Amino acid sequence: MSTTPIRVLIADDEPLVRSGLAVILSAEPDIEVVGEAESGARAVALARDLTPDVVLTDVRMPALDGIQAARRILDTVVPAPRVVVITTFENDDSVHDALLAGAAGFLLKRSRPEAIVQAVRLAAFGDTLMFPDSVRDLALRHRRETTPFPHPLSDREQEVLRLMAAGLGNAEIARTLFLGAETVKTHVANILTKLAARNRTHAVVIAYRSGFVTP
Amino acid sequence: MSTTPIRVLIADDEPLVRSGLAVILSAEPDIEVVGEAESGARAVALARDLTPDVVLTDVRMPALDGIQAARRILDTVVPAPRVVVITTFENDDSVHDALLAGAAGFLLKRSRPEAIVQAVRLAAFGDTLMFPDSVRDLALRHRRETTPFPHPLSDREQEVLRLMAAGLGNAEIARTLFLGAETVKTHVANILTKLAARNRTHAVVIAYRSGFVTP
DNA sequence: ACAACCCTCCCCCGTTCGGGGGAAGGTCCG
DNA sequence: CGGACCTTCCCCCGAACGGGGGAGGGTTGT
Repeated sequence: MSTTPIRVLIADDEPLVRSGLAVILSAEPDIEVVGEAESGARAVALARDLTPDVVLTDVRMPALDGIQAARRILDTVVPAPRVVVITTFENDDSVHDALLAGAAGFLLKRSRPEAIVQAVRLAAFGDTLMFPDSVRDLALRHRRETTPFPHPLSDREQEVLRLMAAGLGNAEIARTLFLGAETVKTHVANILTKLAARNRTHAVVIAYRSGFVTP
Repeated sequence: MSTTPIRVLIADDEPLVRSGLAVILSAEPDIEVVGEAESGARAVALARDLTPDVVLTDVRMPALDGIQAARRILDTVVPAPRVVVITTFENDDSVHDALLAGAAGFLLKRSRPEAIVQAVRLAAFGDTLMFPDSVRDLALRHRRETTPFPHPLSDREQEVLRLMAAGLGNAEIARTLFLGAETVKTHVANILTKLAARNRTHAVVIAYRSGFVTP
């Protein structure tokens, strides 16, 4: 199996991480780093040109995040490479999405270098999933309270929710958006229904927890 | 100036980042990486043993975060090394704390490798601060809404606020804490006054923003 | 053209908030 | 002991909230 090394494309917006990954992987005789991308869009383009065996991509990247990039790569590149998604965050919600997108593996950056190397090899040889324990739990625990927004909010409703999350009352929201107080009430009522919130405070909590608004 | 290289200690909980930093820094002829620590506690211990010129430490680490580690290193290690703090997050609140702790610099991980090298050199030669622009703004914008709690809340009030932040109404809070509804009203009123909040939702927002409750 | 939304505003009405008092018991500290 | 503070509970009352309902005009897509 030493005839053809595993050709790997690295995608991460942090030069530091790209360097780190490149060094670790290049040190292996059976692995060859054929390219580095600093954005999702670039990863897709490079994947088309280089047709690597494995794409190792970060979740968070500018111009197409890792998940979207993975999806597009798997849809458009032939022969399709194996995509391994890597992330910094233990509590990253994207584990599930990554797998749905067809990723072959999911890694934490805190993984030991050997684990990363091993994940690339496993992915290249068609083995299915490489889960650091902490992440595997997440895949299950996920979907639980996560469901960011069961029913999607309309534009106007999102505006209203944002103001609610700033602590404004209905009258203040009405003045801010140049609306009638009645209209705001309607929006708030719809928001509460869509989010299955008990009251406006609970709705705001959901907005925070889902990342819709940031502390 | 080629007589004595700059001796650097790297502290980061991610092996990947440590490798990346080590590679980048070791490539410079005037810089020598003398050690790596994977936790704050270890960084302190190694700093004492190795007396490096510069300690490059991540903010988030197990067993003593980067800030606390920096403080302890600067307090106990002689001769005191220059501490450069590095972080992943643009919106990290710890910039200010890091500088108060006596850090010589603050970097983002997304910085270009040359910037990191340069920061280490600047720190080693006693120059003061190295700020990526995005972080400098933070240092100023900081302190603004940060003030966690103007008046400290009593234990009971904190309990009530926590339940408020879960979206519970006064009656529900009363049942949960085995209190009269009137009592809860009193606590809520006091909380609103102490936090200078306009209403309960605003109080919850303040609780989130201050980190009193986490999304 | 029609359904399916979204946005806007209106009514009623019961519940909850929120601000203003007061008062009792407790601890803790000077 | 006498404040200062926390905790518990009580009153009143106006304002805000939240759940129903309906209605008209807009866009989008089938």
